[in-house]
Amino acid sequence: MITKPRGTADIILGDVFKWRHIEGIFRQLCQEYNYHEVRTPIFEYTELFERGVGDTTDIVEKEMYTFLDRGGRSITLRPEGTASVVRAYLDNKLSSGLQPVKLWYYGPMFRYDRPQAGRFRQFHQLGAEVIGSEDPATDAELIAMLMSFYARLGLSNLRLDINSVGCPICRAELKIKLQDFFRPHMDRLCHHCQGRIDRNPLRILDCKVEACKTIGKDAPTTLDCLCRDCEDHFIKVKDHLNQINIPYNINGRMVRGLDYYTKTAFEIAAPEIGAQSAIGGGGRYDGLVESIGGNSTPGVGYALGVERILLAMENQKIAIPEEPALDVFIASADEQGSSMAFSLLETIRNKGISGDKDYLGRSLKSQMKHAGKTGCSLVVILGGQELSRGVAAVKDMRDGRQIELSVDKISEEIIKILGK
RNA sequence: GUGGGUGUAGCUCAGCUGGUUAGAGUACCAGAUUGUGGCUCUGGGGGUCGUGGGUUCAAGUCCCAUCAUCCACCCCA
Repeated sequence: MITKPRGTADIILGDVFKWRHIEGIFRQLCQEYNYHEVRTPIFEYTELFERGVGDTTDIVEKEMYTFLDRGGRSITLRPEGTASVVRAYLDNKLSSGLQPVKLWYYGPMFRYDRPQAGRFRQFHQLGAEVIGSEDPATDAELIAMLMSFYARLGLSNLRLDINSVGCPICRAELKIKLQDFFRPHMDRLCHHCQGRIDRNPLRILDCKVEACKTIGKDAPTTLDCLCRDCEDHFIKVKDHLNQINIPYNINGRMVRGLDYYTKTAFEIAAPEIGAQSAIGGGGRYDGLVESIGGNSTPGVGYALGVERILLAMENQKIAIPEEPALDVFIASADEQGSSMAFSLLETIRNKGISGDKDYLGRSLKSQMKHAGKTGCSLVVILGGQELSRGVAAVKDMRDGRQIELSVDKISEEIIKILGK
């Protein structure tokens, strides 16, 4: 038996409809907020992610699916969406169109991680980006859009954390302050954080190890070192959120794992789905466009994980609409009836009615049984007795009543009964 | 990459301290006076007990390895 690769999933039958439900609501939302869809390749040159995501991040250091193609080029299956969208923005010269550029995307992402609850090697993200504006209102608009997406899905009890991680200038200052703060406690930090002191002291702030948490309780946070510009931006983001009554939680310790974030960072968690509780997150990335070769251009965006949203919806017992049942099943008792059923199906299907028949030569009884299981509204029975009189029996499976209709007019009559 | 739990029919699981042809429920298929679903009853197909070694007269059951899966660390969606 060949099985699916580790950390991947087949989405089958009824599950597909759940996915489509989520995708559909997101599409509608994007239209209302005036975001336009982009579809970028699933693989890119490795360099894009090294430069975009940051080569000291876990994603680039140990989680990428990277290989050499037959031409010897280093290719990587995308681990996230933003770098690709920004690359497409530059590649297609979208900077010379209407500004700002508001885009959304949907698709599979790949990270070589150990799977666990809510974490997969191939997972799916929906995301939105605004490129070309530094207005704090765009940050707030994206957060508002994200929150209204969850609300439309029926999710509740979510926690929105926001923070400002500053710009390279404030970050340099914070880095020094943190190093000064933690160095005296060096020996009591976990071994991971001991290494972080030099490379990325910000990460110590959200270390989950108790000792590090205790030591870091009074450490300076990103919010203590914001420059005037960043401080001002953060205040305005909060003002905009207040203006439209979006509750948030300020978390100066939230440090996101992608290097490109500047100023605003945010994350939405559904605590009950397990350790991997983030169901959406994002932030501003004013340096990203430049770092992958464009002119200095501000940007902000978010991504959300479809698998985790489904987990949260299951956890909160939110009913997801089911796939519409079949309209009509055509049962028959002999060759002639079966053959008529085949052509009658073509007629009704082309009038917008869904229909099916037996293809296994089953008895009428088992065809009825099968029809019952499809949940169809009507069964048309084409039997020898009826056909010899030019009629067909039509049974309404919802109330069990059965009538006879003339074969010539049957498709029109079915439409009437179904009210379509 | 590290740690722990679990691997028996399509699915959910039994299988006591190792002992004859491995079970149940559910799903699927068929039948219950030869043309009618849902309920009930009867029957049927379907498992090299994850895989490979080992211990033993004998292994689904014990030991080792390996793979997969789940959960957690880490990180993130």
